[in-house]
Amino acid sequence: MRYDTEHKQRTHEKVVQEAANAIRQHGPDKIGIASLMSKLGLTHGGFYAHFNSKDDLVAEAISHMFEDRMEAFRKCLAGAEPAEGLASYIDLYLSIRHRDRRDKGCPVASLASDIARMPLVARKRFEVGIQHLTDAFTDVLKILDKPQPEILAASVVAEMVGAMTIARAITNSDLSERILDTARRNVKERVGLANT
Amino acid sequence: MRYDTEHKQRTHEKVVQEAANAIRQHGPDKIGIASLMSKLGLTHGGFYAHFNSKDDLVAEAISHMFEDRMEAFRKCLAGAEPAEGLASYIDLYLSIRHRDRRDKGCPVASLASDIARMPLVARKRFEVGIQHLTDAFTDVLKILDKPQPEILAASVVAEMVGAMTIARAITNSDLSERILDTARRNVKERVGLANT
DNA sequence: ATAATTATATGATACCGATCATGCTAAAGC
DNA sequence: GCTTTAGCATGATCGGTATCATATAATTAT
Repeated sequence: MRYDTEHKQRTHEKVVQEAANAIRQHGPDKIGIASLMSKLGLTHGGFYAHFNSKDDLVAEAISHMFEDRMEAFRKCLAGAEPAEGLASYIDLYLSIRHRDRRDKGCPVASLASDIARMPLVARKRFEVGIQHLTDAFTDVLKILDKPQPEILAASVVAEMVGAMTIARAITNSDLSERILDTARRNVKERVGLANT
Repeated sequence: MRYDTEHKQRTHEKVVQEAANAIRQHGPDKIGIASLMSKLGLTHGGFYAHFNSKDDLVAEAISHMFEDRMEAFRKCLAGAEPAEGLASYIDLYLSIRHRDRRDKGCPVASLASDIARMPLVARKRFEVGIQHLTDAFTDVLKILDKPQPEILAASVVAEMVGAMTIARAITNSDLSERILDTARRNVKERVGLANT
């Protein structure tokens, strides 16, 4: 039925977006092509007009997730002092909302243990994404004149990812919140930010 | 064929052990009952004489993993000064060997993102296990007279888990090792241990 | 020796997933 | 108005999985 020229491109984008959310929520193995397409009002058959395989889709989706994240990071920094911007990103990352919304959050935390089991195409996208994010973090620490900004960034990013992983594992809500709270204070102190 | 009285118990144990390794290596969804049993020279049918369901097995396997870990922790502390013992556990955790042997390593790092998607029975086992491990960590920090040992323990455990997660995600071996190295130095410094 | 029992094996069922060959439909181009 | 075509739908295949009913063989109890 001859849609306009960009129709297919838009559909493609929507599939990737939906996949990015579903993969973070349920893991790369538990999302079926059929259920994914049906969420967009489409059927499973058309899928292979857009992607060569499911692995292809997963790889694209991963890049999409990291783009989302970089945008969130930039949004925190925009229109604020670097220190304040960094603090707001830390608060955002270690928030209850982020804990409870895996589908929209950091792919490293959402897919931590899946990465190592993924096909190489997907792993490469991950590697690039992680690098970009820690580099961005490092840049801000440089502006703040922290010594050894790369090392501090690596350490702090690790703590943030680990704390979110553990907070999501804990079913006891109070305990889980305490872990996030602790991490928030720790991380901010370690990067030399006042605790709010 | 009427084996001796403990035969079934031993088989049960072996299944759990094998499952604990396979689950850490490949994730809870990618281990089939059939392939698991065949690794022990058995077939898939007998499985349900030992477990009510796969979920049951997974839950048992998780507890088994944490018991393994507690033993590793105790082994590091045994026959050494608390400070030295702690340092050796940190070195062990953030080692290349641990990175490359997910099947025998820390379940939190191996199954990070799987936990949140697991059935409640499994999540409860996880919760208990994490609590025990951080408590054990806290105890050592108390002996070392660290201020706020609980908070420091939570922070340091989070960094260790996060660093291992990221190190495993990175395919570039040099970069991955650098991340582990950085984390080792950071963590030891933060708990007041000399860097070796 | 025979019967009962126990750990495991065999085989079947039912379901779900990725992938692919082919069909349909409506607009584009003539 | 007819043909072509792009985007998607239908329907089938194939492989994998958990689960369960039933069979088998080796012991032990009688």
